Amino acid sequence: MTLPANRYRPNARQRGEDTWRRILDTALALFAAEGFDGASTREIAERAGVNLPAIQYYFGSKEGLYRAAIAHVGEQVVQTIAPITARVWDSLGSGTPSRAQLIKLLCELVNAVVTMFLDETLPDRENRSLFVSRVEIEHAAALDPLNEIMRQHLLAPGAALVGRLVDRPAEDEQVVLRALMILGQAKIFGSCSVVRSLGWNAIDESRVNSVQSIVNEHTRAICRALKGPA
Amino acid sequence: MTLPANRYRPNARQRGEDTWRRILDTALALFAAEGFDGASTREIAERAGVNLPAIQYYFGSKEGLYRAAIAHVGEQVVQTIAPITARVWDSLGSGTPSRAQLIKLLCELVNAVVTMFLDETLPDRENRSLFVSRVEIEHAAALDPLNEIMRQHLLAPGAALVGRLVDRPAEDEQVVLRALMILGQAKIFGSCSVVRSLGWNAIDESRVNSVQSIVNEHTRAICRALKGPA
DNA sequence: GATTGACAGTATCATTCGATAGACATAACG
DNA sequence: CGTTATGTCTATCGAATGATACTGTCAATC
Repeated sequence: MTLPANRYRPNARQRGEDTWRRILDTALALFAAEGFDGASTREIAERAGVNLPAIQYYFGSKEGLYRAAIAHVGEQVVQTIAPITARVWDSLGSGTPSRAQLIKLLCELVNAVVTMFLDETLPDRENRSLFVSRVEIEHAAALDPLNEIMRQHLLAPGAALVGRLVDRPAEDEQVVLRALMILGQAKIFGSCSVVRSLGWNAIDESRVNSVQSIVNEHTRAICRALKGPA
Repeated sequence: MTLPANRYRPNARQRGEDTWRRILDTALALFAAEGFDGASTREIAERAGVNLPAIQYYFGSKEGLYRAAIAHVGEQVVQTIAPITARVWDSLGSGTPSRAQLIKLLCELVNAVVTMFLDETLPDRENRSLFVSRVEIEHAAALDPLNEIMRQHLLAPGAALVGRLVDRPAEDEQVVLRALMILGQAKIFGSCSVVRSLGWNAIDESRVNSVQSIVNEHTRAICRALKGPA
């Protein structure tokens, strides 16, 4: 086949890195806006200012490009949430954290979700929300990693915290359901239609803070009502 | 053009009603599973056991069929929620309901969302969840009615109830945000990936009741913490 | 300075899609 | 019976799409 050995980005430091990056950025926006089927390679190439076969050259196929875009979003999500997740596991692993600490960590977890969906100082905010929403309805295998990230970095630590609060295992169904609902309060802001219906064209810091303080209030209220095993 | 006057279902009692219905049912399932672009008219026709032009004959176009499917889902959603919504407006319009009544109505509203997404005794449960999820990411105009239904029958009465509880107008941003978050707890169960990750292949009545009792507990806890204007 | 490999560009292929043309069948109705 | 409206079928069109074959360009390397 005589394909160059470094196709599909094995070593990035080459002449074409600009092109590679431009394609990825454009694809990210277009896939987010139009979905996998909706975004045509021709439009991606045109907006990125490259020719059509460049996509196959750099990413192997349209699906390869999609995977790369998803991976990029996944990294951003991990960067936003991983620090809090790590602190949760630390607290739960070492010693016996107080109820106040558990609740505080849960609030931070919820805040991270809000930040991920609403904070426009982070890059690609809208694309991130859209991809995370797509996880739920597009069966595309390329979206699985993102789904797994959300499960491991949000639901799992959330359930672990709630489990401690009600003195039950984190795998207990009631515990998982409670964690899902608490996180659901924040996840609703991943919906573009919700953000749009709020009339929020720009999302400044005060709005993010406002959402976080309210969702923290709710989370604390829920946790306060959580006594030992029912 | 000599088109028959009763095209596109003006009067339904004709010979072709079976065909019409079979196309709509098949399309409902396929559009839900694959999206508008993903579901081809050829596959719809094949699975419905009709020929390809039958879709244009009965629904004018693929988009017409999509609209019909959305409208059908919309009616189901309205049927599930409208009774509770009506009771909310009744209570708020006549007299001054007690806090306990307001909270009870809010719980019923939230329960309706859970029912809508999880109750498998209602027809087309999964299709309904998928369409509602698609509302958030597909800009298709055909989905707007569904979006509007959710806003008028869930968010608006929810915000009205919360507004009374905190003694603020229903349009107040903080009030709307609180209502969104409370409903978000239930809305998370519209996510197929969530239901799947719970390992719930079948959703029996006990599971629905379990979810509802927990979400009611949370909602009451949140409302208890809601005192007059901050 | 010739060669080689990384990249860019043009032209084109094969497939799939929604839609339509137009023939055919059948039931309703005078 | 004959006409007309209603519904079904086969065949096909035109457009859009992902992918590829092939050529051209240019910098690095020996």
